Amino acid sequence: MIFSKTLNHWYSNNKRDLPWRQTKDPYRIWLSEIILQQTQVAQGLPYYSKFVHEFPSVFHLAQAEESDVLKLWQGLGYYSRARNLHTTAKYIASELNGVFPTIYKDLLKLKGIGDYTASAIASICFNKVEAVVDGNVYRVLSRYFGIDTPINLSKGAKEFKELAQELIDKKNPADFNQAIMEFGATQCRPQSPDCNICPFNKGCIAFNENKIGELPVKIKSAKAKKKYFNFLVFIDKDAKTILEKRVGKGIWQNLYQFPLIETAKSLEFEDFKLAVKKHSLLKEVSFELSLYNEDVIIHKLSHQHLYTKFWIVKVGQSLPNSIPINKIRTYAVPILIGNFIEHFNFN
DNA sequence: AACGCGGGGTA
DNA sequence: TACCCAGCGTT
Repeated sequence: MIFSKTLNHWYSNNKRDLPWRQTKDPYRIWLSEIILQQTQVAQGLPYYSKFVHEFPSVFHLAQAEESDVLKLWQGLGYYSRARNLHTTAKYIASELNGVFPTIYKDLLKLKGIGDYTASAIASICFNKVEAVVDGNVYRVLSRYFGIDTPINLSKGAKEFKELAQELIDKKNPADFNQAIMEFGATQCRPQSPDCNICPFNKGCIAFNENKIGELPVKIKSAKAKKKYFNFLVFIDKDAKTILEKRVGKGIWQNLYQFPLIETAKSLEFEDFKLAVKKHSLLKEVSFELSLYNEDVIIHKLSHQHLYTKFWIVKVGQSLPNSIPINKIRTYAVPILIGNFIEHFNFN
């Protein structure tokens, strides 16, 4: 009780003015929650505005093409969020007449909605007593109560979920959930939290035992693997190029890229030229090869480091299925490709 | 239970 | 560098 009272007081004095705090419309809350998964508010904010403007209701989103949803999502990462968002919008529009489920159990069935998001929507929109546990909540609770159970093992997930469910303000679950996340985001930060002016510092075990830097405990994930990407930027005699859609498993599903040759290690010009000659598009075709970036571009994902070279391939004839260069900006591409398109002078 | 999945920010 | 972010789906 005292915990939620202190928290509530802090929240009323410190909450940021964010657009999704001005509505209880489940469509907008859902949209904001998907965007904010593993994404900081500052990064997600412009995307939320774009989506609300482009798709004001779940019906607008349901009627869109997936390619348009991905294009709007471009640059935000974790693109399965966008694909699942679209899938669920279509389901809600056509099967549920546009009406969102109001309880945790039913929300959880929707694609892209897991434990956290189901709890967030149920509590914020429908005042259900469902505690959220996100990265902020793990940090706040582990520090205040001095809990060193690893947060990314199922034991920790269970333990913190139960604790949050005990602490939640049963009279105002919506504000409690948002307050504890806001507190973790702006005050009880991962590094250099404001402990000196913290309303919880008297009772905070981590603060009083000097364990702020040790909590929460998290099992380290495996190191990122190195991959060697070579993109073929074709330019044919009609000033057209080739983009391919990424299909199947792996990163950037359903986004577009220049034809890719992945190699086991970084290849120099002559070795790569030999490899390129075998490419299906270049059999019996004369071409002029040049390397765009002298220094390899290292694009870092959380689980892969992509050592990337862009090779310019000029071809004296017309290529099949090629697209005008002035159209490539309409395709959804990974930011690695988008940055290249922005900087390369195609003329 | 473990792993794959983006891109940007902070210290 | 290393870590983190209003996590989820697949295996």
